[in-house]
Amino acid sequence: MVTIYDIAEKTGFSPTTVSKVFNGYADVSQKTRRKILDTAEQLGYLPNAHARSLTTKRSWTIGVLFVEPSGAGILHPYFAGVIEGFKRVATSKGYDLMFISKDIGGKKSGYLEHCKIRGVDGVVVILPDYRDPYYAELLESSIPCVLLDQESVSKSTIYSDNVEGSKRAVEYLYALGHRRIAHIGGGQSFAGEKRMQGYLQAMKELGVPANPEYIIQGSYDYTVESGKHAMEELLRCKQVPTAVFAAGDNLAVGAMMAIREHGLSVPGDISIVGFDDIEMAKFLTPALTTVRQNTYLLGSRAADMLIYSIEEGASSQSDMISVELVVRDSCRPI
Amino acid sequence: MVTIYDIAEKTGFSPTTVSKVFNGYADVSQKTRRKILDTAEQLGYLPNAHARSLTTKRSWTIGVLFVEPSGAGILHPYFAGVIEGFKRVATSKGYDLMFISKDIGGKKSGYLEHCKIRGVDGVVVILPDYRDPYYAELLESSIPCVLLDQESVSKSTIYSDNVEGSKRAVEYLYALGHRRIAHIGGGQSFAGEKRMQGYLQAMKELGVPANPEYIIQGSYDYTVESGKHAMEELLRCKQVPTAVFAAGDNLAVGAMMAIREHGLSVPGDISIVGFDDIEMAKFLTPALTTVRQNTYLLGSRAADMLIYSIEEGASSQSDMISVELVVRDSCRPI
DNA sequence: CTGAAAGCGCTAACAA
DNA sequence: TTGTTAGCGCTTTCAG
Repeated sequence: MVTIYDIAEKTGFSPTTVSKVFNGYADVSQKTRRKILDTAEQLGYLPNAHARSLTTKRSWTIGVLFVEPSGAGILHPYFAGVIEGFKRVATSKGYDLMFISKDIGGKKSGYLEHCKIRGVDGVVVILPDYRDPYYAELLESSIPCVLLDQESVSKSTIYSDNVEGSKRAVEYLYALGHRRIAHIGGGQSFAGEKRMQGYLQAMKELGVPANPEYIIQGSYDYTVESGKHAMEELLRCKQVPTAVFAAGDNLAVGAMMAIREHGLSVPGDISIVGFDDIEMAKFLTPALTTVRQNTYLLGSRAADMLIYSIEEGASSQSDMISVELVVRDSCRPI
Repeated sequence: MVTIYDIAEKTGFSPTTVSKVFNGYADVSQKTRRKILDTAEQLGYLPNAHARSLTTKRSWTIGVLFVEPSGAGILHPYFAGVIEGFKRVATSKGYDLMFISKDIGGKKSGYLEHCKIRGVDGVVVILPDYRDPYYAELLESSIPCVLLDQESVSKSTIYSDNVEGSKRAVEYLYALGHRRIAHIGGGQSFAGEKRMQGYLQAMKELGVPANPEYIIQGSYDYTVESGKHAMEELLRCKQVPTAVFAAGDNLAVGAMMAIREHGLSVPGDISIVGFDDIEMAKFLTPALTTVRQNTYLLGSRAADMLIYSIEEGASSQSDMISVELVVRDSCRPI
């Protein structure tokens, strides 16, 4: 391995000067700079990130904290979209991403511990279960964080405009003539609660009395299975709803399955609106009408916010990304 | 930050002894060990990974090299599945994962450079485009690597039994009575070529003359669009095939779209078999018959192999994972 | 504009 | 069983 000492020796300058060159200090003459850069190139010099981090207390690493209850892990399309957006901007600003788990060194520990040991500069957290004690520990720490789909006073947060999205969905259904509009909820997650709130609010504003029978909680892991079960329950109502707004596309897919198995059709008998606009949505039959979350933007904004607070030591901010109703074929006027 | 010096001072032992305790050395008395461990706990001591890596030349970090031509990035279901499997075993063995890009410090460089600067212990590479010059550089290096869907003499490799998978698909179609079996290929990727080979081989073994008109190359990024275009071309044949085997589920989805837009039905007029078994496959209408790749297993085996070669300095190995035909509703007997 | 000296937190011989 | 010494590769005062 070639170090700055090798370069120093070869050029006749001191390690200090060599270091300065690589750190862009102005107080090095052009000639010196050139000579050092040239020999560095020639020797194949590459800096050692660990050594650098040790002295500077800066790792240029961002931890990615992601725990997903259903075990789908990184497969979840929401997560994947967010991370992709995050990664692009983080990379362009010089940061690398590292996965943070509860384990480190093969042993149980906790997120905060893991972050500290690895010396990450900040953390992006996507974690639906806000009751995780290890998560609380992280929130109380002084490590810069940005939280997705979460509320917090101490840390930066970012999320989609879930309330507005739900309202759009319900209003759309209403405009189509639907009145018996059911909701399959996203459970006790932040997003699930907001979407529920939007549904309730829209119903109220439209003057449609909310029928408690029409509100079924799906599980907070937004699985297809859970959507199916919820729909089966809805199908048992004496007056079956004519439309259902599901808090997630997976829930909607499950609902569609249940409806079909029940011998009914979408949108013939029941109209469906989902939430997310996962890739699959447009390939379903019928193509799913849904509220699109801009996961890529969510991710890139999250990166901007986190890096800002890392570099400027800025206090927490919070941002909301607007959503969009994507009309396809799963609803019909009645 | 509390260091081993703080613990040494407080307990009256030397930093060396403290270090030994944390590294599980046997030559420390039980009493000493206890005392050190207790004060460590009490002081809230956490090791510093950078300092440790600096001396040991071991980072317990594995680089994840993933470049995806279509720009879907981490969203690609194949990638996500593999990484998920990889991550589980790597984490359990004490390694953390870090994304490796061509850039580092916000500047262009190359994978090898990036890996060296970060001091990763090994790299898992998922990279369809094997002509990337930076990739070649990495292959020639001495960094332990495991390559997915790639062939190599110098590095470990792992892939699905693509040839066998294709054969199963074609044989299935043949058994259903199909003779005009077309293939939408996966382009110039390793997997694409193997799947093509399996198709050709099966046709030959079954005594069905391969019709060159029935072989269309999709693009190597396996996009839905590309599948659609390929199918449109197939639809222009004077004798339209009765079945098509697509080298990827996305290609199959595109093919189904084209068929439908053409006023034909799947499987009524044309039967379709895909490859991958992405999550969406079972929710399509008709549910897609496809060759399932065990991405999770692919990932976990890859991790095993890589870690083995990191820790034992073992030379490269290579493994193949078997695939399975999942019969659903997109084919019919004729 | 350049360099000497000290130190980041940890581990690895080697002695004791 | 424990401790001394040196050093991993880099940056940072501070002095020249």
